[in-house]
Amino acid sequence: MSNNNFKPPADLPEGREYVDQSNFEFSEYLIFDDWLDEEDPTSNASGSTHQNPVHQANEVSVFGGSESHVEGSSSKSMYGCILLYIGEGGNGRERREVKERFAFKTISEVEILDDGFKWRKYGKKMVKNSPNPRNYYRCSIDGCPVKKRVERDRDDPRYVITTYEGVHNHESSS
DNA sequence: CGCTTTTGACCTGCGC
DNA sequence: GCGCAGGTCAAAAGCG
Repeated sequence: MSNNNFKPPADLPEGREYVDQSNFEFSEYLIFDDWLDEEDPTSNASGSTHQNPVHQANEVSVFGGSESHVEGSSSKSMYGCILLYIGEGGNGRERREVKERFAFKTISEVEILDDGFKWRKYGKKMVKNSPNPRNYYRCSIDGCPVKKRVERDRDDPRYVITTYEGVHNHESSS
């Protein structure tokens, strides 16, 4: 199923649109500080432990679109999707090899969003700050290093938080 | 029959 | 050094 509007995040940079980050609220849940290990946390006022992760991300993109993902007869609309894009260094200069990682929140009843790739689940874990489990998936294409993790938003279970890591080394196959 | 899911165990990094 | 939390492995079961 590849005739939907939603592309894998790796394809995103062209269509993305910069938005005023102050328009969004993120729960601390979305703070993936390990992504930004080269950002200097000491340059911030100390005590700002709840720093908005959007400020840490290089860019923020928003999808408006709908997604033609259909399960049975009911189509799940996909909108209000907020994407954090963490790619190369924030100075427009490559600092070092950084794995591409994306996280986005999606209003969805289902956690398995068809993004055109085939995924194999390899783990499930209860996480400390959430009543919801986190699921770990790996791209099932042999040799493809891409992983993703999926979990429900602690504060608003209507949202699904999906994190991609890595870049597919093959075409989307479905 | 081959591939995926499930699930507990294991490994590792980090904070105290 | 220890314990906790997150991430991964792998054997067994399930499914098409």
